[in-house]
Amino acid sequence: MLKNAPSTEEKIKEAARKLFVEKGFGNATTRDIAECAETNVALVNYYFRSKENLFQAVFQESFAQTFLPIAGILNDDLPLEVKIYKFVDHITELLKRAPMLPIFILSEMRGEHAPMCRAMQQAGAMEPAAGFQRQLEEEAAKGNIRPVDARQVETNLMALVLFPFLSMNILKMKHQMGDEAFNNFVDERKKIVPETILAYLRSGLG
Amino acid sequence: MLKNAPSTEEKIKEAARKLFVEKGFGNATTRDIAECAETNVALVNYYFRSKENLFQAVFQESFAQTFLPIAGILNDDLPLEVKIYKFVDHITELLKRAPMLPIFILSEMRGEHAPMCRAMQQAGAMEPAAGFQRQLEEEAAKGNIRPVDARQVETNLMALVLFPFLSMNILKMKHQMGDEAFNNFVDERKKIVPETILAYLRSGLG
DNA sequence: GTCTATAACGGGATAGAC
DNA sequence: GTCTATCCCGTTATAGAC
Repeated sequence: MLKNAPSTEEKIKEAARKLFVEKGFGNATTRDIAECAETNVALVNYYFRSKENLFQAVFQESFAQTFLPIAGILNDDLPLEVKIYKFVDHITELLKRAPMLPIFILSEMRGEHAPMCRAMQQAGAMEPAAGFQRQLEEEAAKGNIRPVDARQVETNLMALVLFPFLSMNILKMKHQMGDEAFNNFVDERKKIVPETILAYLRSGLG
Repeated sequence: MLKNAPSTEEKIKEAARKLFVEKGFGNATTRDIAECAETNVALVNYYFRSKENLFQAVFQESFAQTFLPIAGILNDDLPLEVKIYKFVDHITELLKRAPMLPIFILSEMRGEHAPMCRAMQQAGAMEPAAGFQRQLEEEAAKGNIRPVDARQVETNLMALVLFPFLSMNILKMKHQMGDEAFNNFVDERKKIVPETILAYLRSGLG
């Protein structure tokens, strides 16, 4: 039986994922979630003790799903240029499948939600990318790139890859794009973003 | 009387601005807002007919406050390099004073909220920056920069400037920054971001 | 484990006195 | 314009039968 029918608990979590990510904690109701999972509110509270609890579970998974790959690739043992292309390509593909994850995570982290902080630290994605920083220092020492602040470069990479998804609705309206046009738009960025990052790193080098 | 005491209506709007921006529509209550404005719920509904209505007013102002300057500067009549530096500097300073505006706007635009769309179009900030596009085409024709898609360049500029504010809480945690350190971090970007954009535009030019 | 029914509460909105 | 009191609904959560 490779394709088990999902358990009730899993159906609830699945529905919660969908609705929390789509509408946020405050705008999604347990009734919505129960209905979407084709059960009732009582079962939601049977499996997860409260709405808050269910939300934590969903948020933590979403956070890990998004930020572990980011930290992972940055600390990979790959040549700088290869790594940057791989980063942009992989994260873009990940987000094409789950385009609302970034806005979900960032919007739920407004105001210092203490519970969120715990979720993040345990995910281990909160350390600055030490491997990436070392790599940038070594390349600068070899004269291959200019000396840079790794935090800023990391921020630039994340910004260029995540922002189109964060602002997806505005982008679609502004440029009259549908889903397909939007996907093409971010696919083009698989070339543009690495070129941008690398052009900066290599600029002003004799 | 240069410094009038704010009217009740203005105090309510002010409180709504603070709480909606901080917590979002679904997590802010009319009672919160009334208390924060030092009045009562009845007056909130007296001046604005409903919570939804009050929210629209706040959102529309916030949207204009953020996106009109962006469109404005991009279509300014300035040399390309000067314009880019001005853009980054001005938007950064604007956001240092209201750092949560971007995440507020983008998070409230998840799911195609019809009312939001109207708010945006009337703000006139939804046209692609035609002046900027023409300028990039002219510069490319002159051989000063490579030929580019203006939408992509505009996206890159916005991404690099807005993203640090969108991810402010994560950045602060990840790099142990307080308010002052964060401000220094974004100030450094006033140099880094234009250099990044310009390095890309000028790369691969014989 | 699953359901129906209901308790307990909070939120948006209004009536009506001042 | 401002306030108190209240209505009414939606929401979370639980009790209890099956």
